Amino acid sequence: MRYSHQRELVLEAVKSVKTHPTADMVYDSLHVENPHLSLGTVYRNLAVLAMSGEITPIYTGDNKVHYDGDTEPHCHFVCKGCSKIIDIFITPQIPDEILHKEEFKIEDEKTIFYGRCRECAV
Amino acid sequence: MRYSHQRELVLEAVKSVKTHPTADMVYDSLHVENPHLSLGTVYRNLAVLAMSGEITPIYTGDNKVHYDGDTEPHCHFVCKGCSKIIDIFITPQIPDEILHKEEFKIEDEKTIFYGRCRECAV
DNA sequence: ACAGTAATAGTAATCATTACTATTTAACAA
DNA sequence: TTGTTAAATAGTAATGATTACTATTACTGT
Repeated sequence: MRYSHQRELVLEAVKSVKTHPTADMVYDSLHVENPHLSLGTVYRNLAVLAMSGEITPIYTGDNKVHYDGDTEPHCHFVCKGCSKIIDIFITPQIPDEILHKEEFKIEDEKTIFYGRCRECAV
Repeated sequence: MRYSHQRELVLEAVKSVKTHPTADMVYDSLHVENPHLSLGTVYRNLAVLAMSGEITPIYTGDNKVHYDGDTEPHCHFVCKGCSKIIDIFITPQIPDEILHKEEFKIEDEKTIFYGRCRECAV
């Protein structure tokens, strides 16, 4: 993988915020200062960075892929009201009988909690 | 919510399999016997059934919503090789300090494990 | 500086999903 | 049983996120 200025921009854009942005949000945040940056470049670099483990994709169910710049294993909370994503720094324990199953080998784990944040409480 | 034959077909199609099908897969499985069934109807009913809690959506990251006819709380394993989804009947324990946070109230939880199944082992 | 090739910009295409509208049909009452 | 009403459907068009394509640009090693 060769260095590119655009990839550095994308990586920094994801790492510098706690908002778990989508490709579109990353593009918007960078486009003002970098008018020639292409949306396709943002998509490709997010995919490349996720593949290399520098950022983590989050699939909340809103039909858009969000990215987390914090690669420490942790969970997420998604508000059903405002769709805000909040980090939850716990790592669920996986029972040994699951980890050592013959049927499959677990390499990774994603947990998402759904509910309502304080502002959106019913 | 009013009864409809199409909704019953869709519900039965999801409940009768362990494959966690997408809208497209449900449509394909029903279309032969029900040539007038519309894809939009399948989408709408899957959404309605998910909303009413009769089926559960799964967001694996493959850009398609899968559905699970088993609504008992459990986790899923997704194979990075063949994309197969396997049920894992465990329910991760959520620590009390997370459940009783002021910041948000958790109502639901989804855990997905990623790895390789026996057939796709490297 | 030069060559080779990966990466980009800009645009077009794809694919899952949603929206729209005329028609059908479940459900309820006369 | 028939009529009424509104919810649901079929079929098609539109949307929106993402990917593909191609000529051009720009890293990186010589």
